[in-house]
Amino acid sequence: MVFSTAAGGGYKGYMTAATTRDQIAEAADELFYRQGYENTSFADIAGAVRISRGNFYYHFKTKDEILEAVIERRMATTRRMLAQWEAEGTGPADRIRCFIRILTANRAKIMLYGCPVGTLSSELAKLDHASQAGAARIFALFRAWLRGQFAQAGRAGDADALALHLLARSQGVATLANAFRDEEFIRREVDLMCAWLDEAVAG
Amino acid sequence: MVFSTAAGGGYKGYMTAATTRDQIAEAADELFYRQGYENTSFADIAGAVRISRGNFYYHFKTKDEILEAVIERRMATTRRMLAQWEAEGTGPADRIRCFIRILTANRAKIMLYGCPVGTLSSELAKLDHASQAGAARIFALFRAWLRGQFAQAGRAGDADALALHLLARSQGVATLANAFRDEEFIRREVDLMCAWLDEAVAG
DNA sequence: GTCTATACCATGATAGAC
DNA sequence: GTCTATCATGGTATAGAC
Repeated sequence: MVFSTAAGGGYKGYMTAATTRDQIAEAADELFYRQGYENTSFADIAGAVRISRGNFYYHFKTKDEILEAVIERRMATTRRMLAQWEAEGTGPADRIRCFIRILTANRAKIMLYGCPVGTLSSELAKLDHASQAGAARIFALFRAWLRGQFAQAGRAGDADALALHLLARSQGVATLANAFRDEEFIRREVDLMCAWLDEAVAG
Repeated sequence: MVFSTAAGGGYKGYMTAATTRDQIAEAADELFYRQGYENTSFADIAGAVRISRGNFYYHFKTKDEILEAVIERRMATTRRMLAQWEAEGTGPADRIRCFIRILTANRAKIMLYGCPVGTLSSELAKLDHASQAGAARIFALFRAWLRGQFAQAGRAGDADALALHLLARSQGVATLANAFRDEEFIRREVDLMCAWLDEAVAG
């Protein structure tokens, strides 16, 4: 299973998803982001991976299973991203700026679909879905990482509050940028957040 | 039509919704908030109003029509609320504080379902729904009102930017409070926003 | 204005052939 | 591992009786 590949050929070094299961999770990840969980059907995902709906059930028995796989996938992606920031930045403030700049880097998609973490969490909360806690765990990854950075920057006492504050700021920007499709607004708020950060970890 | 009432009796002074159509819009408003638009079925709404699904179609031909009615309803509710703040507050800063305090006043529902305006806007954006612009119009009501208050408070030059900033802050708080079910976090951020406001309109 | 009856179609999900 | 049926459910929509 691990070494098989739907595309065949054995040479899969350049592929982003080797197994069919991974391809499904990858397609579902993108579709859940663009269309929402409820609004994405098995047929949509199967169509994206170019397999039949029937075959689909060989890999995932229920829609909930796909959601769990997508959340796991997003957690893994997030961990990789945080690790990269950890390596890149020259200090905690510099690393936190990496977080703030996702808004700029992803502005096009954010204006179209909002923040992937925030919108999934909100949707699952309304569905009263068991996996809402899972979505919150992605937020928790960012929270814990930011907390660590603020602590390193000399704000150990209120590091968690600062982390939550910054998370909330970026969430709000994503929601409003999405509602008004306003790119200039994103730039302005990113600058404000960077200024706030300089104040917060001054010295 | 205007003077008729589904409940009959003529004495309807205390009723929140006189006509069946209004009752449907009211029930749909609440259900869309708690469950989301897509996840709310005709049967759900019909059940809440205690009419049959068939009868339902006499009042609204499509789900989109209900959505439009709900958005109109929310715009009207918002206008009333803004007018009340306008009358209550002793000055612009005081009136803006009324806005900030919705987070405190509605904290229980926010932790369960998020912000009604933000979550609807996000959902419609994902559905690529024509009414997404309608949802943004509710945001625009708050934006214009806040802009007016900041202008009165001597910040005419950047009143709109301040209005958007405050809207984004409150949206972010709603999203995170919903994800983590954290009431203390709401209180902390409300205090921060009030402090920020004092800075912004100082003097 | 309100109801019942009914039809349609997309969906999540299953069984079994290849 | 992949496919083609196939099923049951439920959301959507219409017609027509009262």
